[in-house]
Amino acid sequence: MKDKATIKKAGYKITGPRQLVLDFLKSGEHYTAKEIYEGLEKTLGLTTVYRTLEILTELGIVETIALTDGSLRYEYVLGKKHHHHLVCTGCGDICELDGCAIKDLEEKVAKQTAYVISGHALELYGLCPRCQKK
Amino acid sequence: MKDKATIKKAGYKITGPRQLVLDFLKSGEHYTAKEIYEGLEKTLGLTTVYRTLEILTELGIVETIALTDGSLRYEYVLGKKHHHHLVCTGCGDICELDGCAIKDLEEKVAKQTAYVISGHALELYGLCPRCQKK
DNA sequence: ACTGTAAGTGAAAAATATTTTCATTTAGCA
DNA sequence: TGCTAAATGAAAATATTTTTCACTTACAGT
Repeated sequence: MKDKATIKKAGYKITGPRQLVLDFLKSGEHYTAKEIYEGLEKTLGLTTVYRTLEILTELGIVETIALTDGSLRYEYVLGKKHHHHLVCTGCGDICELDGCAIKDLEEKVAKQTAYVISGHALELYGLCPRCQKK
Repeated sequence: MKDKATIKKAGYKITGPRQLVLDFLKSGEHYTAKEIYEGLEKTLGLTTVYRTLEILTELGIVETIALTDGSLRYEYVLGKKHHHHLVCTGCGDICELDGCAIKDLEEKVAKQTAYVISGHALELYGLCPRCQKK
């Protein structure tokens, strides 16, 4: 329930559509905006899906996964440990990889470049066992 | 010149538009399809830019960088060492980071998941020194 | 509980991005 | 030099995301 408290604290209202999107993302995996819209059977507008995802991302409740095919997917991350993704280039399946090997790198890069690092995205691409057979 | 040999060997023709796109990418950094189209002052069709990028990516001459704002950028990589990117969330500036800390991770994940890993994408996000002041 | 109001919503339109279609042009081999 | 399959570009189609605006709703203050 920490998600709703976060939304309120930021001055946003808890509305029906927002709860729908939250619940949908919470129960699932890594969805595109359209998948969320269709998964909810158009009980809300696609516009609202986009707007809600924008807010949830801004608040850190949801994270964006940008794939090299140009698609964007959204994942509910509250209560999850930071992790990375393994994407099958055959079927599109996405696995979560526990742990993160990048923290040290972030610090090193921060020192070298004088950037203030706010985060990172790491995706591995490959073929899942099933797609290897095809 | 290895790029043209690669294109030929794959059965594609060396055309004017393809050379324009290659030269544009080779002399520069990380461009979107539209930036390439406009950088070349519309001496070729945008359609052709997309088609050319698709081929160049397929042949490994160019790589795609997917950013979390949903944009795709293309980078000429022949002769470059594999590297990662540091993206300023303020001004969009992209630095290249030498070296790669992910090779070990790839092997570990391959063993754990039975995927055949084909590659990965790692982008760090942060604020560049100039944007920190704003 | 009731009400006022700023925030949120959805439909439609607009803007943006990418792909497909198809008639014409061209690279490069015979 | 001519032939032909591949490539091109303009336009249309499709897909994705954002903006606009009139209507609705959450919720703070009574």
